[in-house]
Amino acid sequence: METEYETRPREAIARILRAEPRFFSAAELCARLDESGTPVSRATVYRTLERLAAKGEAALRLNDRGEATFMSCDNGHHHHAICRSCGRVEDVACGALDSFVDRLRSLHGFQLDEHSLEFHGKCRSCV
Amino acid sequence: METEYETRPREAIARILRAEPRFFSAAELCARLDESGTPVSRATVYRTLERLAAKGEAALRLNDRGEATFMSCDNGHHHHAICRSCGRVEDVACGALDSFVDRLRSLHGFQLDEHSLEFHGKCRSCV
DNA sequence: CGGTTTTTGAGACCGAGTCTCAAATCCCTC
DNA sequence: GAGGGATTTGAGACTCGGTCTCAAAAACCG
Repeated sequence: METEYETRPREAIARILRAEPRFFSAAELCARLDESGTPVSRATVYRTLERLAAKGEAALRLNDRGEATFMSCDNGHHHHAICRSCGRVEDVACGALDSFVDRLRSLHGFQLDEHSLEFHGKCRSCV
Repeated sequence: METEYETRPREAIARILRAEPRFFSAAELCARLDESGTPVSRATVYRTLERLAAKGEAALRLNDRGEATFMSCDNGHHHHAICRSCGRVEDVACGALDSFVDRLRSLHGFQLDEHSLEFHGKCRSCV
């Protein structure tokens, strides 16, 4: 019981996510899937994304309109630097944060929970 | 033309916001307003919050369910350290970030847009 | 192929947020 | 404090992202 099947919808979604290092909304994925000739229902898109996120194979983030977006993501713990211009996401190692975390604690008595940091700006190619 | 009136709904909302340094959702404000005997319609709550945000007198943020939340905010540019436990918000001066911003640029070629940073963790009294 | 389990899709449903427009409020003047 | 023009409000319809349901379809296994 509780076995997992490999299905066409799941593979089609994974393929799209793996192709680009950026966040996709469910609506965006549905549109892409329609175009690519393998339409998938909204319900299934949401279910699949939720499943990937639970397994740690996708990162979830809410965009500035409050919509859930997802990105393929297989490494360990890290943060995201998101380009405002092209949407490209670059991973930021935790080490880069250490001195800042120290200051936050000594200046503000604030103990940072490192699992929720996200940075916005311009990437190499968009500066 | 285009004058601004001071009305009871607006004053009631401002009063609630000013009383605590944390973010309130529109639903939360509606409930508080009902309790306090000056009920205000959802439409008006949203309009008032939008107006405050536009004038820079309130900060907008989306919570983890994608709902818009608002907090009274009258200082200049700064970031927020938000306590996961009590919701209390502490302002973080930009200076604390300088060395981190440098590293982000040299290591990742990423130019941080400093206007969108937000930190989560535990505040002094909740650690 | 046949049977069992998992997955899918269509569409109903939910809830946050927006929009509309007539009625109420504000404020200025007399 | 009454009159009147400009602004604001409230009730409720509406939109849209996301969830839920359940019968039908697909995946797997012998």
